[in-house]
Amino acid sequence: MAILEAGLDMASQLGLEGVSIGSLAKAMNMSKSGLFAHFQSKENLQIEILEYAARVFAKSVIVPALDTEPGIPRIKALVNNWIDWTSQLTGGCIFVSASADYSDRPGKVRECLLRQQEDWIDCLCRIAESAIKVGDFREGIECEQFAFDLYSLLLGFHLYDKLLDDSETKKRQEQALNQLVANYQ
Amino acid sequence: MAILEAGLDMASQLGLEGVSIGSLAKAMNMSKSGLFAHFQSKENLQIEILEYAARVFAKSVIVPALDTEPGIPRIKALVNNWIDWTSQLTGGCIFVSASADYSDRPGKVRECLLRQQEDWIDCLCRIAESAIKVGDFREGIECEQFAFDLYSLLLGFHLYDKLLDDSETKKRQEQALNQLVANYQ
DNA sequence: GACAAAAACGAACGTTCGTACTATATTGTT
DNA sequence: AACAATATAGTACGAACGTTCGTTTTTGTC
Repeated sequence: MAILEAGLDMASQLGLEGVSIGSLAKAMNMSKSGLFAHFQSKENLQIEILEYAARVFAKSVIVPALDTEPGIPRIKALVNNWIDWTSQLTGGCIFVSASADYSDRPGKVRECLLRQQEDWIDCLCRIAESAIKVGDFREGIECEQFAFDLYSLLLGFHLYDKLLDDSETKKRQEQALNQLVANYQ
Repeated sequence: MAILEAGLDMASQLGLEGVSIGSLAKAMNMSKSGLFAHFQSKENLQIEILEYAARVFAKSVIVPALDTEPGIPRIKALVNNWIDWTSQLTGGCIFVSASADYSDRPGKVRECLLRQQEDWIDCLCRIAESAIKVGDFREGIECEQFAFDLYSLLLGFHLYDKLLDDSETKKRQEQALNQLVANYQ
């Protein structure tokens, strides 16, 4: 849906809470009430934006990574896809900003986000498992730990890339990824 | 100032943008206009909250770490102080959430935050340098890379700790820190 | 072409937002 | 005690907020 696409873009710049029904309606050349009718509350709108974002994320980040041969190539593909994903969004990854915003804001939006992040971490774990299977990672490693390490790396990259104006950020990320992979080989 | 203390607490829960003058005044048992007179705009209020947060951060995270013997003990002290800092704040580290919120929101608030984050990363670099000096880290390492790696770790911990309900988060962080330190020894 | 369903509309609701005034307390200095 | 400086309060403002309502337009089906 076009509304959700615009909503996602707006949310990436201003945060999920910053997407107002009025401003989103104006961006869509619609009336406030006309847009509101699609969702029945702001909370629903936020959740639908999150779920739309998850669909885009799956299609552009996860699926192409799973099409890549398992092991280290798949991991590097996933990281590159993730970085592409964050640079497509004007203001950065919506899941990163929402995770910070909703860390202490109970409600359905937080619950939805929580489920999504658990799925994402699960995905990272399975990618580590497949790397073990093909022999790129040694047996006995903790996949959950790998997921933590890799996600941390991405979060660090995200902050450096979006806030700081550090020309060496890409190099930092690549070096960290190489070291991370080496630690699990 | 008591207003800034309450403002910091509110900002940690709702984000800097979520601190409204009305709600903060109510929390302080003051009139909106009485509180507003202290700052002359919302932007000033946000900046003063950020600067107040930086003072608290320096006093409770950085200074005690610099009082610890340089090298790995200082690094571990810094990490533990940082974690304590994030658990003091109800909703998490204000710098983390603000970094996500203001990644694409130009203005004085962003500039202030940017300066603070550069200072913080500088601080991490100097701690790496002192670790080289005392022989805990080998010569020739890139301190900037260490800063990236360590800050990433903290960001990962923060997301896991605040959003997910993962009982093994502390373990994950410790293991990642040990690996990180080992990589630079 | 008739008619029901769905979508979009404009207007208004009460509330909160940031900000601008003026006026009243409170405080500190002489 | 007088006075200036500061702090707080009160009131009002236009705008935006999420939401509700009744009405109109568009769409699809028979």
